[in-house]
Amino acid sequence: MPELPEVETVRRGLSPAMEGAVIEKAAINRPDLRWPFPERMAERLTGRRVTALRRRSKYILADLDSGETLLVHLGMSGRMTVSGDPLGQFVHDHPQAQKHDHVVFDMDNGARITFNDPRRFGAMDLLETATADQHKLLAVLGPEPLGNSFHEEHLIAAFKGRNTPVKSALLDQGIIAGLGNIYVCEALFRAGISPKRKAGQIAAQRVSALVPIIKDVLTDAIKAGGSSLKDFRQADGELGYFQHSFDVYGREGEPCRRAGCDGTIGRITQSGRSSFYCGKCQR
DNA sequence: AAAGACCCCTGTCTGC
DNA sequence: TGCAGACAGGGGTCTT
Repeated sequence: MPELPEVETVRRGLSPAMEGAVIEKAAINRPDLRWPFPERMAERLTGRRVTALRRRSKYILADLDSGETLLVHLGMSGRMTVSGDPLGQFVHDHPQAQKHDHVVFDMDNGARITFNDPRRFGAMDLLETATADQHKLLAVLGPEPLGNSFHEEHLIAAFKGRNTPVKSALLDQGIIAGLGNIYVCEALFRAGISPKRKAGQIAAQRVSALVPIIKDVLTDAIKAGGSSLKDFRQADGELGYFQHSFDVYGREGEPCRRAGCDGTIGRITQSGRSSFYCGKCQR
């Protein structure tokens, strides 16, 4: 589920419950997710105050007052929920433990943070805050798409000479960090570019146009996620899921939404993943 | 070096 | 109702 906008939504939802609070208890209910948990993880977390909650690409980074940073990745099916928050923002009682609740933090403010991940493609690790950027998983990441270092020149240079479909290039986390299958499909639709087109064969002008489109697609999605955060009282405290309508993703066989286009959304498989696009107006 | 196949794991949905 | 198979929003690793 989570791409950059969802992870950012999760971070924003966790922030009031975690930032400045102390982890009183860390329950680690199994030895691993995708990889083994770090050595003595529970002990290294217990009693530590979360000084900041950051995001890099699809990773959530919780800086601790011990000089370590907890890295969290939600994989495909990871979710985090907040319950019992005393600040009045989240009024839920602690729900009954669910299958696949692998990690549970009880904070000193009464909040409980539950990490649930059926498929266990998620990950957690502890790293030194000062050298966090050099962590194996973070060092290979390209620029943040919403940051200043993601700009037209960067994308043009990254695409130059690449013989791979633009769909694959945009999924490459070393080129842009944080895009996933959904928002690549959506961005290519808005740009009118076929996912099959080779990255290196797109005119510089069209590549440039893709940059603000990517930023807009992500910003719009974060905005939608943010508005869902307001509904936590009615919802169940689950972070990262929100109503979102896509132009092409999941719309195989349905009519193209571009004004003046009477095409139909199709689906193809590229590097093992579904690409949704309009073959008529995406060239 | 770049590109593609394969793998990790469970849940859900569809078709028979 | 059961069952098989396809598929799912990620990404590391191995092979060509």
